[in-house]
Amino acid sequence: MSVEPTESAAWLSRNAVDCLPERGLAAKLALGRPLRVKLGIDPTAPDIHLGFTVVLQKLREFQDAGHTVVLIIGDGTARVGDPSGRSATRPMLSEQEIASNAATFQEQALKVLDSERLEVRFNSDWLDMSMPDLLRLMATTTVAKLIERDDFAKRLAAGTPVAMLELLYPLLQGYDSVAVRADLELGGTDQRFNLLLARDIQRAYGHEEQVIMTMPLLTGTDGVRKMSKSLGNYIGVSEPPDEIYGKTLSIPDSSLASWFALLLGQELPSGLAPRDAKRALARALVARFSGPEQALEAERRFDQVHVHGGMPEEIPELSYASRGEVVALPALLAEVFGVSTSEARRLLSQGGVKLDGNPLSADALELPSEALNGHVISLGKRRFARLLLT
RNA sequence: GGCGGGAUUCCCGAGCGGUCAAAGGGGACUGACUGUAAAUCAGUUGGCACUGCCUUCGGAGGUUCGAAUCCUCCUCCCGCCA
Repeated sequence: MSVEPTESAAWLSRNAVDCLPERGLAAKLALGRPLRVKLGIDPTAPDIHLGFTVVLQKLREFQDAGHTVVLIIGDGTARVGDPSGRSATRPMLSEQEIASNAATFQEQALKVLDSERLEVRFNSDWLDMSMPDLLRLMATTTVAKLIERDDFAKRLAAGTPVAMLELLYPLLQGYDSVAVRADLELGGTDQRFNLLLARDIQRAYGHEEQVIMTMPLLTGTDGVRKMSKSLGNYIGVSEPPDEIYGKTLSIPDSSLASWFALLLGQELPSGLAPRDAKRALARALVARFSGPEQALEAERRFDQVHVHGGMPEEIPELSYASRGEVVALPALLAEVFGVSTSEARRLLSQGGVKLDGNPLSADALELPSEALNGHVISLGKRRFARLLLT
């Protein structure tokens, strides 16, 4: 493993949007010791999605190169709320919630990270600081510096509120770097400001500054906005294989190249039809999170339902208490699929409801119970249930 | 502290006394087409015992035959001045 630092730095920083300062990474690598690579996470989000794995992936590469990943659970900063998003106030979390979120997070992160070279810290350990300590921290920067930041600048210009606490957030995050003696910090491009500010803070505390690396934000399944849970365009790493497979196939072709690069670290194979490239991508993702045999299974099941128009193999059985010989369909659909009866009526009138694969006629509002019991009813393309009338 | 502006259904955003469950757009959903892609077309998008009824327009009261629309108070937000 006698790779030149510059060479290795080029490899480690591929796909990154920023790797600052220039040649900083090579200099760190030249120290010849394992680097401390920091990543801070918000304990409000226990459900890791693919977008986040882009960063985890990169951390894993550092681990594989012999460096240590320091994962910081932001239980202290969670009390403030990262402004890198909306202005909506975040709910306060109890200690138990934070602990369980952190545990879930770790469990999921280990699908990508190596547990060997991993250090997990909670930033409440050092953020419960005294007023003099806080003042010292606040003295490290200026308001002018803080409002340089894009989000703030825009919001100030647009006249939307910027909370005092939000201004504090980057300082606290930066202090984490001081506390764990970070050599390098990773984040999404939206974290650029925070990561850079941490350098100033480290310097103010007499520490060597960290190198910062930002990774592109993965677009969501809609192909337009960044992947995020609140936008509902995400794929969670703990989702069942069929979901991961299906959702991956639903991304627009225009996202293929970036997904290949960011998730697989590969070029989009040229000469491959988009459909086949997407299938390969979907298999690779399922394989990563659930194993290779699951990937093939998921593909087979997918084809059966969507390519050959068949029924899924496993259909949840749902019981419904019928009151008599004749069953009112809107009420049944409402209960079985958790929609409102009005919505059920609408779907029915639009031909979106099928019984054993055959569309029900638009004005069939009720059916005899024997026609339903044990049969498969479906709503749209994806929701199926085998009925058990009781 | 003073003055002015604003809060509408998932989001943006019209509406300014009845014809408003509330225009338009976005999103979402269903159907056609298809590769669970894109584009396109058609439809739907508060709830229910559904040719009708009920609950929505920041909150509480009030005026009126009738209010999202007018008045009062309250809460929150924004701007300007100090």
